[in-house]
Amino acid sequence: MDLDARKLGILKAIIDEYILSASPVGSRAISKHEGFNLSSATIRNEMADLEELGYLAQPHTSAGRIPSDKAYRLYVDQMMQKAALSDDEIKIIRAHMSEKLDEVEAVMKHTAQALSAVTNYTAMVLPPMLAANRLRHIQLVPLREGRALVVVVTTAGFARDAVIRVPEDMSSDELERISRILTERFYDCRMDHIGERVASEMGGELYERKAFLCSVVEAIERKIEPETPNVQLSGATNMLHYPEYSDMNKAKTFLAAVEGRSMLYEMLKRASKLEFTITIGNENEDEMFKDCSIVTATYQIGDEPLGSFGIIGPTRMNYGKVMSVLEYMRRSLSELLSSELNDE
Amino acid sequence: MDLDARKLGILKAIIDEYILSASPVGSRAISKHEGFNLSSATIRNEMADLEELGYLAQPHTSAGRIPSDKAYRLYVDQMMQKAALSDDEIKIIRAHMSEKLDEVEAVMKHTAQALSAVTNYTAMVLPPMLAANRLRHIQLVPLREGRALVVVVTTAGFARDAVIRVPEDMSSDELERISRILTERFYDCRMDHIGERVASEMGGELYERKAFLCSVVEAIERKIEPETPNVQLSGATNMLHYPEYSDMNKAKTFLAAVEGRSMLYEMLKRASKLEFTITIGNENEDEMFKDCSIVTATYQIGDEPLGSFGIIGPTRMNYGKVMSVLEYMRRSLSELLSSELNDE
DNA sequence: ATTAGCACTCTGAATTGGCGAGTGCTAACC
DNA sequence: GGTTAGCACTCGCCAATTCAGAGTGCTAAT
Repeated sequence: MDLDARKLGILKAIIDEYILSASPVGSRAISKHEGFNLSSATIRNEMADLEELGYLAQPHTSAGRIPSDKAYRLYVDQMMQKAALSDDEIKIIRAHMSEKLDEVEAVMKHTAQALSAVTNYTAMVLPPMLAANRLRHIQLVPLREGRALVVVVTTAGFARDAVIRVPEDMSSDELERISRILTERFYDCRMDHIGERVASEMGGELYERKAFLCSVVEAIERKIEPETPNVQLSGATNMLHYPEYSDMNKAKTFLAAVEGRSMLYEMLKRASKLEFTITIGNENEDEMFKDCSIVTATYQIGDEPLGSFGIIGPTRMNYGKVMSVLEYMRRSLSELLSSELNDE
Repeated sequence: MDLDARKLGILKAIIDEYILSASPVGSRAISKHEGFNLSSATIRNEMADLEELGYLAQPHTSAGRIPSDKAYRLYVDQMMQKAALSDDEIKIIRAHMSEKLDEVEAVMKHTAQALSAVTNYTAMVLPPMLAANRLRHIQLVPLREGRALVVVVTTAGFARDAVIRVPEDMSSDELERISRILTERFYDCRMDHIGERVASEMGGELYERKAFLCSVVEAIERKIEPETPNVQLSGATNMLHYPEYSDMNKAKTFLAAVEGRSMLYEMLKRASKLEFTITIGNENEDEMFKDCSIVTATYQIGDEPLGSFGIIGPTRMNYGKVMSVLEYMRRSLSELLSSELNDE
């Protein structure tokens, strides 16, 4: 059931054309395509075959053919050529990323913006998951009556904070003391191991403050994997430019789904196990995205994957371009995060 | 040029009706309205007068009338009655706000969600501006070669961080020492005064580190008023439900404008000088929002205004409801922030 | 001052009739 | 046998047309 060279060529031509035009492509268009010297009738025969094999579909008799998800899968796996980024595109990315970025949140936001600006699709970025980071500092800062702010800082320069309760009898000196002890004791400990370590090392001078320490640790653990999905989103409205979403209801459901973030969060989390993923149309589990394709990549510090980001577009997206952009971004984001944040 | 009681009554009836139906209201509908015992012909005469006075407009001959911005202004100033919140609505708000909120960002996000969920319009929230907060703690945490993270914590429990450069010859002990000195020296100093204070008190033991301290202060100052507008947005897609935005292009421009955040940021900043603002249609400076109304309120800790939030909807919005919601939210948000963050 | 009546206007929805793009099939061609 | 020209047919799309309904303004009567 695999295709001969000619069928492949025709299929590729159809897909390329459809990606550009978004409207069913007919036999005539392909027969005029450079390279083939075949009449439209011949192409028609081939197209009928391709349709039988499930690679093409017809919206209705007497329309051209459009590629099926199966066709896109084949295209992505075997015939797509990555499109190198143009100078202009690189300039766009640079413009977004070269601003003064002294905070991780800002980096994430600008990454999303750069991605959506350069691809014209919808971009999403999952901020770093701190699990694999190592602790650098813990600070307890007393606030008003019975409250304090826990601040944790990790090796890579990420800070998280949370308000916690403090026993009434605890002085601010003692909070300072505890901060110092915790920092010392757990310096360079993986963030996701702090919980167990604290549990096992609760003895000694810390024992009497057990309950309090537990609440501190719990607060920290909540921050490792943000429960409030903090996914950065950009260019959701780009989708409205594409004829696929000229139907108001489709547009509405798409935007609503995306605004909720939580689906994106799940997808990105799942995807952060693999360097790249491409999910086409029906391969998506969410009903919502059955006619979208989603391409993701991970970024990392050293070898440790930190988080991921991706592009959502119509199945008819420009896969070649998108892949190149993600590759480029993966590299620059990883560099940016491991070597330095732009403080100048 | 002021209106007699009957004209006022008719105008109010028209506005109330139009707010519900979004379609031009005709004389017949009003004449049937309870309270008036007038025939449609009489109403027509009055409507013609109201039109001449600029309170009504006709989309075209032989359509009903729709209220002008001027009419809404009158409505809001003189005839609107605030609609008390229903139990259901209060429940919705509670549901959003009662989650575990141990971080200011999360509070802001949930506030926006609650607002948009309960009003069905678009909600925006400007996170606290730290200018009026007082410093509680400064911590410099060494990261890799030549970098450190500055963390500042304010009285109200807000934390901000930024990556900065550190002179190569500075030890981590010295960073710790400087943290302690800075915290001590500027404890309880208004955030927006730190700059000048540092400039004037640079003498003594800190003098030799002048350049470094300047960069620390600069980083802190950048965080007081976030340049990356960090406005929380929720329910942008709610607008698509309203017939005003059934036109794709209108919807597109609205969503794009709103996604950019920066306009919202400006508006909210401007609005944060007043407890409440209502801006109707053409009163908006931005071309983009000429057929929206925007209602805002501020929240505060004690008497100090911290930030603001608001609702964007069609000019035909339910002003009474929106005002009540904002009042309610203003109170609960101010309480939440001044007394405690929900850590349980 | 109010109202009934009427002619007039305008929109929006439904219907219709080409036009054009594209197909599938058949018969001829190399 | 693979390829192609030719042709009848299908179907969506667009523009033009029609028609009902809602609403108006005006006038004359109450």
